[in-house]
Amino acid sequence: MIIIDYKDRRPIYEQIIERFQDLIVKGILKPDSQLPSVRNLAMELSINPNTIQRAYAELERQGYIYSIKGRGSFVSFNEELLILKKKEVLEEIEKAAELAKNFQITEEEVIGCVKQVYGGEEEK
Amino acid sequence: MIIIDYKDRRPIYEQIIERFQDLIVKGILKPDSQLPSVRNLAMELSINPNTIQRAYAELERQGYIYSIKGRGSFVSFNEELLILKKKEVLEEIEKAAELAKNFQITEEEVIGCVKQVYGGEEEK
Amino acid sequence: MIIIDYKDRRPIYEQIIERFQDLIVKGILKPDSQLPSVRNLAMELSINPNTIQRAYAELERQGYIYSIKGRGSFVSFNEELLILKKKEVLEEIEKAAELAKNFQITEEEVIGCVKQVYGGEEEK
Amino acid sequence: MIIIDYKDRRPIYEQIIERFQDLIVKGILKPDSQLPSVRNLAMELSINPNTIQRAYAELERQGYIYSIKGRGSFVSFNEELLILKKKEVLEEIEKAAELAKNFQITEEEVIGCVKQVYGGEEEK
DNA sequence: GTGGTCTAGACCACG
DNA sequence: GTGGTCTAGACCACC
Repeated sequence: MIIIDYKDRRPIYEQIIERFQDLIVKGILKPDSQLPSVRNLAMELSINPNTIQRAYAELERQGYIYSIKGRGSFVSFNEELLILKKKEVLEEIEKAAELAKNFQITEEEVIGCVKQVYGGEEEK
Repeated sequence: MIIIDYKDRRPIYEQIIERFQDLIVKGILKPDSQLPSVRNLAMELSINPNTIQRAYAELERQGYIYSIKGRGSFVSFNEELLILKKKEVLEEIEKAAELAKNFQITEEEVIGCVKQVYGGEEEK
Repeated sequence: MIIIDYKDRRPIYEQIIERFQDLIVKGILKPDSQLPSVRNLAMELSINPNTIQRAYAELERQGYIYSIKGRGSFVSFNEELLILKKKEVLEEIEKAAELAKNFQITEEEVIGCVKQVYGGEEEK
Repeated sequence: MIIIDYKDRRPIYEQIIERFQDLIVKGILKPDSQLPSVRNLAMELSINPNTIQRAYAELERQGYIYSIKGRGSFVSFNEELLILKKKEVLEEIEKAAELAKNFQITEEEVIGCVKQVYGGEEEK
């Protein structure tokens, strides 16, 4: 379920966070379903439990999951998060578009590029 | 001319690189004009000369400037580089658009976002 | 494994880069195997860690290795890179040959020189 | 007669040395003919006379020219220098060939490359 | 422990 | 004066 790319420059805990955000936002992990325990996931990925702990803590802080002492961690997804996540993604688009504008790339070129992504191929 | 944002989590040398890229791409710094000397700029920004040195070295590697021992550093921007950089930026747009598609953001929303960047406001 | 020649006029970090390139290209350092840590190698060679750091950073930029904070640096060589490097080397040959031609050195002399390198002796 | 390329990374004095070596070895500057004075050449190229002085000193040390106080500098070319220069160039070929060998480029590829340089086009 | 950034200060080659 | 290399030592983020 979780894949770590050791060649990815980003820290491992960040990769884990993003992966869970993805699974939750897309509804693959249903609300109130249980996440793997810190210890189990750490063993499965053969990484340090501290790293998983850190990822879970951050996910809880962001509202994606909630933890109950002695029971485990659970998905706590709601509509608000989806909107938040969407906003984040749109900000990324905005940032890229501003960069393009700086490089004197025309609006048409940028939109053409976007259309190509949407129109072109089916989701892998 | 150069501003360092200490709240920015990115390294200082990266901020300097980006700032100069901007100035050069936009033509504010003309080709073959001289950049401030490593030491001067370091003093002006009250940071270590090594940090400036590093930024200049990277700018040279990327083809934005050329440096000559005992003479100084100079702008070296040409059309070829612009085309190369344009391609890089468009790839970034593509990546962001794919992300948006994954999160079920509609094509219209993305394009709307791009249009807002272009149409909305004058460059700050 | 790494030897520094202080009589060599080239900077230390460049010597280190070249040495590792050699070890990696020849397959003495296998893909995904770990390099000595920045600090260890610095101590072993009794030079400053910054100098090693610089060498590693450049090797990473060139695609020979990849580094991950908190984990270490690892060999990342692939066929694609080999082809790229080959092309670079052949361009160097070409440049040297053109120089020879300018100095009225005959084709035979140049080819003789090449054959001597290949045929003559086993790799030291 | 002498051209300085400010974008060339090599120091100016080195460019001047190489240029004169070329002119002398190829016989464009005849033995015992006079070189431009340090002062004149410096003015012509609008660079520091010290730089010319340094180039001339090095050329004298290498035996390409001789200077007479109060009279000027003169070409002192002889067969030995030609042989020396040739040897230098062949060493460069050798170095490049060894590099190629390291990168597992076959002898045939290298020789093919050399032949292309010789056979291909007329001297520019 | 690991890699990465930064500072302070030195020395070199070049003009 | 200029850029470039190196050392010594510090701090950070990550594991």
